[in-house]
Amino acid sequence: MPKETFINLDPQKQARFLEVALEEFANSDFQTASITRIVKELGIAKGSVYQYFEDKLDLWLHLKSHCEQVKRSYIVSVRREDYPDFWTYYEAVYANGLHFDLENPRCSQFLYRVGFKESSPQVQPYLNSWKDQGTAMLSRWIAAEQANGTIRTDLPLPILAHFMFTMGLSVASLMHDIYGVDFDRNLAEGKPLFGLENEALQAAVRDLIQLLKAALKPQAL
Amino acid sequence: MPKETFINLDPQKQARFLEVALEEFANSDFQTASITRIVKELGIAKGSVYQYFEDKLDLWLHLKSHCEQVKRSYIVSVRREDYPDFWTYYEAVYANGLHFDLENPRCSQFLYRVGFKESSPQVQPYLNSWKDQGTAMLSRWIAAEQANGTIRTDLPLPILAHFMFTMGLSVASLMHDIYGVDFDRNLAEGKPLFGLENEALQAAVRDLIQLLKAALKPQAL
Amino acid sequence: MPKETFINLDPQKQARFLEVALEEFANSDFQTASITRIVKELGIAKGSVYQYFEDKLDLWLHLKSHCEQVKRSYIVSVRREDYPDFWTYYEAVYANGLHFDLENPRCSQFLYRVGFKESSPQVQPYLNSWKDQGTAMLSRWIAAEQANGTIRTDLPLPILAHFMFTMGLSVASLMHDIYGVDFDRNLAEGKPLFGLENEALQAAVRDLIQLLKAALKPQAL
Amino acid sequence: MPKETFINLDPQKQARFLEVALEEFANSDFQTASITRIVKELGIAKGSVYQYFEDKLDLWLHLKSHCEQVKRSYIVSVRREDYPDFWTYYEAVYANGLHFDLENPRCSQFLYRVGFKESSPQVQPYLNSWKDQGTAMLSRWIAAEQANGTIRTDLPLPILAHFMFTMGLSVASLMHDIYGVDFDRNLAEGKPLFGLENEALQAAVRDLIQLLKAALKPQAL
DNA sequence: CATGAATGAGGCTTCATTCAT
DNA sequence: TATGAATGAAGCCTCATTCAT
Repeated sequence: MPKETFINLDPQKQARFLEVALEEFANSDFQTASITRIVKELGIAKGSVYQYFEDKLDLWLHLKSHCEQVKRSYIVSVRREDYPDFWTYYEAVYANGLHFDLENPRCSQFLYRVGFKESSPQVQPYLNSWKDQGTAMLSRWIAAEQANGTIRTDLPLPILAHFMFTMGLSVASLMHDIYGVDFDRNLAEGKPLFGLENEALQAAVRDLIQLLKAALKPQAL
Repeated sequence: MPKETFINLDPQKQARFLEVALEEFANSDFQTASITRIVKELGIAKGSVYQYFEDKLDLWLHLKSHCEQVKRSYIVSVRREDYPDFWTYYEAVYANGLHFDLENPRCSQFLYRVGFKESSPQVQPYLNSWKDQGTAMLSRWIAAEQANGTIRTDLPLPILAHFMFTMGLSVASLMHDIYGVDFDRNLAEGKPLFGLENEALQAAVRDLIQLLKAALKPQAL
Repeated sequence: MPKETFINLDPQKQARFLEVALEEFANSDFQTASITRIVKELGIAKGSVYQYFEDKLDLWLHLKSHCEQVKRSYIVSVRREDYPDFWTYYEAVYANGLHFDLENPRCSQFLYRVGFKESSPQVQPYLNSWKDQGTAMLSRWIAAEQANGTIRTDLPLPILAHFMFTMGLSVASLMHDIYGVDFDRNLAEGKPLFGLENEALQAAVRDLIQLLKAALKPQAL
Repeated sequence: MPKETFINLDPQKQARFLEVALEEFANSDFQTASITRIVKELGIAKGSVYQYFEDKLDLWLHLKSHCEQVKRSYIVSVRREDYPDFWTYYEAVYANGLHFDLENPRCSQFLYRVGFKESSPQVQPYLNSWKDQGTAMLSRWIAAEQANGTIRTDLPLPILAHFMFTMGLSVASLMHDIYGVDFDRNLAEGKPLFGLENEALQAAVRDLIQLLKAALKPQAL
């Protein structure tokens, strides 16, 4: 938890701090991420970081909960009952996830790292919850749809959930690899992330959904 | 590139060196991996490392090419022409990949890290080639199958390739997460990695192939 | 010297400040004692300390003179002329010293530290005066008693003074080590430091006086 | 425990290291003592210290056991059975203690600090054993003499032991305060610590023993 | 070839002190 | 008068790398 000093901080400074810290922790291991680099980039004294946070781990934990909250704000805005069927709903979830990724590339990158790339022992106790939660939630969704007869039941549920989770995660890297979306540059060049690419993104999402749908729908004998 | 000193080394020592070094670099960032820990574990002098390799990066590069070669040896052993159709072929490729993962958990873990988790600036120039190669190869396969009419053509090729690549990669983590295969423990307890689990593994591979197949086959209108 | 700001401070705040600061400096080296901990404990702003005192050294000096004054107030209350002979007088001095130690454990601890345990270069110039004063005063007493024929003259005066001073100082640690008096706990549990232990303390003082007396009285041939 | 690196070190370097480290830890709290100052004084790299010792605490522990061993070597050289009576024996013990103090002023100062002045929490678990051992040993001696009728029995044994221990400890400070023995200067100016002062020291020891003897002998009614 | 002591840059963290509000 | 954010020096410790033996 940040100290009061950070909470009371001028919002602009606070935001700038988070931005730079997030960049550092998004690009590096917990171990490798460097407070020194952060303060150098910010042009502040090293001591200041410790006015704001207990220690490096405290900072990391705050970044984590910050990003999770941002992501949550995206997720909760999509509600199952607003969609006629599961797949249109799920398409919206994907698209929303993409919005999150594109509008908060650092957050996205950081969370991905937390979920999959992090191996520093210091943060071990705080990992994984995200991945587990994700597959748990998907399992519930899938089970519900199986009850409706819209998802196949001839394969183990965990495999289906794993499958969907993996594909969902890969969307951002898909964008990056295939469509060459350069999150950073977009962000740096002034924010209107959507525009040119939007169409392509929507199309890509639709395409992936097509794949998922085909994979998961009840199979004819 | 290793120095001659390493090449000329007693093969047993050489193997032990690689084993320990691999373990270290499989478990940690390039930055975080520690030469100190390696020599401590090996019980050799620190200077020896620098008799064998130029520096940390040189060691890393050797590990990378070593693991890639090991992996390649698995892959090339499966030949398209030995299988009646693409999917049985691909199932064999998967299974082979799993064999590689299970018999060389450190290699597998290291390559996974190199491909997805590594972000230390020192190795930045050497990343990614693997991922690119993988999708390129898959693209070629898929295109061939599309020509045969066994894979759908209504979605962009890169998306299909990405899809397959991602799913292929996730097999190991699937094993780990769902079937609770504990590579490390298996390894520690004396190597017969296959046995009890084998059935389950084969089943999981078959299940994933089912998913892929359903997703990728030409869709009826 | 405290600044006016401290002098003008609400007496209650002032007392609380001294109490906490004393606790810190009683438990630690000058160097190790931490202004940060003091303000944290007090719940005041760090800047306040520098409104009250020039710097850490200034605070330390004030604590020192404060404790010395408290101690002096105990000492001067025992007057030679109120006692029939030197040893009953000295017993009263001892007992008074013990009262001081027990009623002002922090002061006592701090002064002991200042006199014997402190070695931070910053305070070096201000040390020792207390010890010197003590032995000087004792030397005067002893000389007077020697004139009366009640203290031996066959040993050098400085040795006798040193002997008495050392023994006097050790009373508190004797209490602590042998009688297990836990100053801090007594203090924490509500102050009635005297009571059960009082008898034992008086006895211990009497015993030590017996030793001193036997040691110092003129020796028969 | 020092690492092998230190044990294998050139004896001259090793000695010089111990000398400087001991000086630092003799003059300061564990907390306050500075590795930085040590390496600056030695003109070696900071990292070297950590080639020799695990950490600051490890270094401190080695210094402690080193000094204790040095001191032990002095103590065991005086054997009770070589002396006709307790007091001549004890005089020899004192004198020997003084020899130790004078020939190893740093050791002596360090041990004194460890026994009485140290309050850093890091070393708390390792303190006190010395003081306790000392009084325990004295208690045994005293009890034996009481059985012989040479030491008074009208006062509690712990008080007698405490008394002797305290006086024994004070010998060095007595030398310093009263005879102005400047350990450091003697040491710096070329080692023959004994010579001029020797007579005075012997006399002082004899005087103190006189005091102890008078204090402790069975008292006439 | 192997050794292992030496190096010094760099990392995290603490702390007294300053100063604008 | 009080506040508390900002500072930067200094402390401990780790690590890759060098080099004389």
